[in-house]
Amino acid sequence: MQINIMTLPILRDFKCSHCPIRHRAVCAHCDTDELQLLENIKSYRSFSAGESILWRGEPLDYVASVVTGVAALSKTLEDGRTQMVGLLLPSDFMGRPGRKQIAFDVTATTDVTLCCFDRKPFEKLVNDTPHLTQRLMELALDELDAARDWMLLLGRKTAREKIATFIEMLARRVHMEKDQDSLILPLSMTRDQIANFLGLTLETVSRQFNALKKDGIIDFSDRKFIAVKNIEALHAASGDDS
Amino acid sequence: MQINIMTLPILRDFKCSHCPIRHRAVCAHCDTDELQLLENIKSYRSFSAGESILWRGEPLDYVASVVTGVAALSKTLEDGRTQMVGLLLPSDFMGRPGRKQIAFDVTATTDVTLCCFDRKPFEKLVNDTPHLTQRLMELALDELDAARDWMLLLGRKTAREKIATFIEMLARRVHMEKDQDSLILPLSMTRDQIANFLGLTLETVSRQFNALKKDGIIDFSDRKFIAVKNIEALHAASGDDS
DNA sequence: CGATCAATTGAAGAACGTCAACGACCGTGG
DNA sequence: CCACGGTCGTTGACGTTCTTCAATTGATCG
Repeated sequence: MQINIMTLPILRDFKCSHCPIRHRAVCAHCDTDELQLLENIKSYRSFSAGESILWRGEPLDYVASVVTGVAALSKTLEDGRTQMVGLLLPSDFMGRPGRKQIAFDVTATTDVTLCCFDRKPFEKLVNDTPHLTQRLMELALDELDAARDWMLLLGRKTAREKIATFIEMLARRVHMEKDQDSLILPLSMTRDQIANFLGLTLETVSRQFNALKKDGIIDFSDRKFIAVKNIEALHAASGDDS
Repeated sequence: MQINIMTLPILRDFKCSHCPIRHRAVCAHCDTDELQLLENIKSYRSFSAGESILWRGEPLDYVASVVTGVAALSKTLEDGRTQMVGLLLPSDFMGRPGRKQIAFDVTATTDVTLCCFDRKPFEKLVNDTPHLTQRLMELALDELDAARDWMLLLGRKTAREKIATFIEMLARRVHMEKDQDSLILPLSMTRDQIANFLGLTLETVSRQFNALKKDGIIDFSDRKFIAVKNIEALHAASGDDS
């Protein structure tokens, strides 16, 4: 039996100053001195796709920034119904100072690398560093905006609109290639994960994907990629204005 | 024609130190000196029930704390479907430093009194006052937690569970009287507002309210109050665990 | 090449929305 | 004081959307 090396804590030897999320993560506003203080207490951790990062209610020993990959936050009802309540992309922050546990599960959707800070020293640092507090607030407010858009989607959009909105969101924030007249998007989630994200069943997700395909708005054959053939029609199908 | 006096800006002459939300609002962590700085730039504004406080995209000249009453945040799709995305109760904060407009409408659900700060001086004060930034962050994170619970409700709960969850939430945080064996809750929202809050139609809200009444879990005759007869059964109907 | 998991497809049903009518309540003005 | 209009709530009949259940196909990986 082979141990998956990705699940083991890994200490990478790269400097904060060369970090890919240096200017967007919690450390964005920090100056060189402040960065050094963070550097002293950071460590890296990796998780492979599908692995659980943290269970609801589990003691939260560290807080972290996502460096690479995608993690999902989800909540579950007692009978097993599950709803994703957030996606953590690179530079997003996990955990909050002053709270010892979180109210949802965190799972690695793709392989994930986290930049971790032990909670206690981090909290102390936050109290002494307005730049950190300020950035944490900005990140929380951005997440709040995203959460509110998602509430509109969950409460009022049709299945077709949900799927169109989802694909449009991918098109906006996932790095994408342009192939002739269509945008190629990597799709790291299964139908089941997408369903949990959109408040649907996996069958409905599959049907709506294929409906958009039949309408010539998107195309796919591979499981890992989808092509957006008509971005205007996609937007029109999302139900959003402008 | 009579001008509604509640719609006019009113300057109340009470000190921050005697404010009913002194220990929960954005100023919670402020010391006496910091409080004085806030006092210098604050002013009160009142809105009567149903009145719009701020439209989406409108320039945001001030930020504010809710002192009394309830305000609702809502988003609307182009064809008119609307979804409430938050409720502002006393001590909740409206607006965010660094952003000149907001992405949703704010409406007074009941008569509302706001403690307003002009945006520019407030932002300056925030930059110089870690206590304020810290509290703003806490408030944002609390709202984020609430938003995530709401996403689970909107995405995965049945109509009956939504109504039960809603009533249970009222029971927890609205000041309530105990009348014999039942809790009396003031109900300030119409069926339509509740529907927009829960992602339902007003007819479904009405039907589920009456279903819970027929089951002996709640009771009502007056439009303004409901009585919870069986709090355990109500909780069981909410779908939440524990 | 089987074994497994993801995705698709169909058929049937449940839950909720839509449309419409009606009734209760409330403030207003005659 | 009563008549009136408007808003809000209730109720019924019906339709649509999405879920549920089940079977099948397709893809991937030892």
